[in-house]
Amino acid sequence: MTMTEKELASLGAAEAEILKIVWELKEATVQQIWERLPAERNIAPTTVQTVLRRLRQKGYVKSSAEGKAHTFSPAIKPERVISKTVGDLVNRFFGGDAVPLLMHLARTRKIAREDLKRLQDLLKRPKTEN
Amino acid sequence: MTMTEKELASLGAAEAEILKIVWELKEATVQQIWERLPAERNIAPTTVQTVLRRLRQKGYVKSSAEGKAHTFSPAIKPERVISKTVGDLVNRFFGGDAVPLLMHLARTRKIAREDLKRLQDLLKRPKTEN
DNA sequence: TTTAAATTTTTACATTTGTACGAGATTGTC
DNA sequence: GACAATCTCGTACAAATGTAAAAATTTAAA
Repeated sequence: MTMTEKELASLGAAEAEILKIVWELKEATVQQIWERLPAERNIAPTTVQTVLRRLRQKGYVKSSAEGKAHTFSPAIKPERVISKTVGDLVNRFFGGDAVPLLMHLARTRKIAREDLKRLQDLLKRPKTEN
Repeated sequence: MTMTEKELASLGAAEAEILKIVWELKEATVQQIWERLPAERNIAPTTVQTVLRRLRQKGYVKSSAEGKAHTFSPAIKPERVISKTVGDLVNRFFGGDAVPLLMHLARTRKIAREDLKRLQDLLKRPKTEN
């Protein structure tokens, strides 16, 4: 097996939450990331630090020590992480076929008719590097 | 909040794997479920039993003791579980909007043009109870 | 009905994940 | 250069999950 995907350690809820913020900020310190968390999310900054450390160990983010505080930034393209995550989901519940997921989204009205136009355009266009 | 969804305990990978088999078999004993696992999946029957017990505690399956071996069957409509799971995913990575997920599926060619026809039909049809 | 086989329950233990304190390192400041 | 503020790291610990052996129970058979 060529293992194109895979070998990505799985992410817990908190890890995903913080990783997403890193993606949004492109580059940020623990503090900055911590500040982006919703107010209800009562969590200590050190916790964010710990999670970031684990994300680094797992290879999802990298950090550079320039100023006093390290800066964290994505080490993997979100696309790849999402592919893996969605893939896992599809395997877990839909036997590897994404279509039922699609049908589910349609049936539960998570997507609307208008969205299909853009979707069709995408499918019409030649495959881009991804 | 009316909490239509939620309050579903989250599922681990193994739990989801086994729950899916229960869905497929509609009703089955530990043995039968165990046999359905892929050969590579080297796992003890007692492990399946344990996972099933947890799924029962979490309310995902129910069991009835008729013959010697209990039979397990779904206690929640798959639709609901999937909604929650997909919802979680969409929240985690796509900020609650399902469309980007859709775009992702399209871009990575997880879904094809043909699938859109059925999709459009679905969206055209009035909402069914779900 | 005594036993052996099959099943469920109980109990256990390793790993992963969420959360955070305390210790040590770094840095800006007097 | 000493001090206080700020950070990172190592360490901890609880809860959840994956995995399974040991114990108790039920059932089928002898």
